[in-house]
Amino acid sequence: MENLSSFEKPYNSKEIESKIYQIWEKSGYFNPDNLPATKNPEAKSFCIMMPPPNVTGTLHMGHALGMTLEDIMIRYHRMKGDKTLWLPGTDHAAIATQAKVEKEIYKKENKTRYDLGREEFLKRVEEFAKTSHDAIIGQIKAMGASCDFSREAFTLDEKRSLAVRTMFKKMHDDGLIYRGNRIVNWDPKGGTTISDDEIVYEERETKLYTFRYSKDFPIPIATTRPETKLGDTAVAVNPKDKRYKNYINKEYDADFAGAKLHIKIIADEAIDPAFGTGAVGVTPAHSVIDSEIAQKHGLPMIQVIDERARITAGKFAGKKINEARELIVNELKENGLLEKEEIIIHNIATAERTGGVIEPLPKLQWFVKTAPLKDLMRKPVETGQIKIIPDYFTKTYFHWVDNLRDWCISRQIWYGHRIPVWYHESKCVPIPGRENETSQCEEISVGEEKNNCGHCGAKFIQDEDTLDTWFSSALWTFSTLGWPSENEQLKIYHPTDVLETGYEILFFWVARMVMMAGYALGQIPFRSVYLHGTVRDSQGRKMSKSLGNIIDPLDIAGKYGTDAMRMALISGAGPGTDMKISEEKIKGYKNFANKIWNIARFVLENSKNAEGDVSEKKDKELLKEFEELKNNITTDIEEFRFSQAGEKIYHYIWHRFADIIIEESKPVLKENRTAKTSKQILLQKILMGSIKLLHPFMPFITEEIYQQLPIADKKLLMIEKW
RNA sequence: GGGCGUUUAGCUCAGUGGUAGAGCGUCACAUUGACAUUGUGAAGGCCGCUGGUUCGAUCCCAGCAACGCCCACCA
Repeated sequence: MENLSSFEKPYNSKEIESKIYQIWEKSGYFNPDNLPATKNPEAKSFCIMMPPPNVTGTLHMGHALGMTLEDIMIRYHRMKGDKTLWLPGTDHAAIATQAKVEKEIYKKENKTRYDLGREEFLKRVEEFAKTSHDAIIGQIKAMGASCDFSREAFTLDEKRSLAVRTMFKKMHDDGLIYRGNRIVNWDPKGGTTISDDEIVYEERETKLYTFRYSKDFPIPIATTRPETKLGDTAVAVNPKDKRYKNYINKEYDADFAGAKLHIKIIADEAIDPAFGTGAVGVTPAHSVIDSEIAQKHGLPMIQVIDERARITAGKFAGKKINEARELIVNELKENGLLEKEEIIIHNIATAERTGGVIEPLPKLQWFVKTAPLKDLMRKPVETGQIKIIPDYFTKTYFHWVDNLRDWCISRQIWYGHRIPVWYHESKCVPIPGRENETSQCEEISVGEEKNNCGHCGAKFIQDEDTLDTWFSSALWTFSTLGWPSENEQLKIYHPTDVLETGYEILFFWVARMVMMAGYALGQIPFRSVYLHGTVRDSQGRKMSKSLGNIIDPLDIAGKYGTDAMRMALISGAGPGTDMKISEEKIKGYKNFANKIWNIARFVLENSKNAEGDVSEKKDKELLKEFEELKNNITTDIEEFRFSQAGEKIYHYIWHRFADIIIEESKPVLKENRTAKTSKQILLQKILMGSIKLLHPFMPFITEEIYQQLPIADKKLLMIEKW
């Protein structure tokens, strides 16, 4: 009460927010070990692992939305008296971070990573990652996130590296990780392989050429990529196709653009007789499907394109593929071999991070064998052990699991977890890039650093490649809790309770966490998956640099207050649904913050010294009504209806409490009877109750009001009983 | 090509088998107030279209359309 003077008007979010956050941090209550409620051995645990933001820059509105939703759940459970842990962290995001730094260095110094060398380049990336990390942590705090920084993790720190190495070895020992020479997605721009999920398809107009390899070749074929035809070893037709029946199993030699081709005509059910000429030139080295056909029919594989996307065979060897394509087409025209040229709309595969056009190439890489792990991913979702919200995403999830191929996990980039495998330096077993050199001893060391081969004594060197960043992210729910050490933390908090993330990484991340936790711990990683949508601008467009419509969460929070931003983000959008955000909307919630502020001032001023209980019947009814609201909101939060919960408390405070209850109390407060006291107590109670209900949504202003109230035995609103 | 989602007031979105809801915006009036950011009230809807189930459908079912998203190796 004596603090009344500091109840300034209007509400000043900026000053109060940084002050309040410091108080919270100092209290130590972000750490569940310090929570008074959790001293109770009966206390339940509640745990969320923060999806680690990439250290590629700063946080955007999507992060702000996620943080807000997570903080709502965390604050609610903390107030409820659960042993509540929200563990924060960041992701090294291997390829994304490396690509970003490479780009910057090239722009500033006109140098590539190869110019700098591995060591120096990594130093630069780490510097960048550190700066980025620090900025991100600052942002997380500014958003009011009540996470436990004493447990902060990084996907590339020492503990997580141990988890990665351990998992790699375990899976290798179980035959779930293998090295194989297979067609992989090669990104010539990034100079690395990528997984199927990192491919983005782009619709483009492409020319479809119909031609013959040579004059005396009996069957014309169609292709969009004549330059790959230098590596053809067969032509496949449908066995039922009458046109080609007589040719099946015959073999032909052809001179095609300076390459001597030996083509076998084969029959395969997969060929669609209606497309093109109904005959497909099979290029085993440069197409996944062709390599499968080749395997089935025992055809040889001839690589004709290298890692720099240059042709390596025929008379155009050394030319870039686009150039070679033109030259080959010209030659076909000159020789009268080109029968048709038409424009079709075609999906071309590009790399998500670099935009490079994917070149399928045969390469020796590390893979996770997914077939034996599919059940681990499918079952818990099928049985409802893991609940995906909204539930229609389960269908998408199953579809992905069912169609999953082996996961290529090795990358030819430098930033990331180095593959924990050591080979003989003296070329005993195939070494990447030196596949042709072998010797007697085939010892390798997996998961364990060794200087020398225990078998033949030869010197060992480590694999040059690094792991797909999603391999380390997949361990996140338990690597953060100290796995592989079997400790108390892991027992208390795993499985975690909720995974809150954007729907766009359902496959990249969510499914793989289910796989890894199931495999390593025999547990589900989380009980519920809450998927939020994309935050778009007021016109519904995605926010992007090129459109210039990016709203920076820090700017907004500074301008309107973090509380207002949080409310605006979670209102009006359910799970899985994209939402539009505009400054207008945020401004509306800033007004709301001011409204509450003034409600608190009014109540404080008008209920000084009032003690006792509500005595009037009408007031008791109003309290009962409030109880009902509280129950409704509690259910909404428990059932992940955050938007509705937020709107209910908003509506109650403004249009019920302020507009009606307070307005109607004004004449009563002028009287001097028990009715007045009853009303005063009522106002106090509803105010206190309201700021509690609102706290998870708007933590700063509610905490500040709480601190201003004359309460006996005052602590922090953050840990007040829900 | 396969799958998923959305369609309700000018805008953003809730919602229920029984005559349609909120916020913002608009309009009118009031207001120096706990409130620079206030209040009261009003206008505004074939609840995408066509059928079916039902006493009754915005809701359930079928089909269609538009928009959006995801997946896929048609060469």
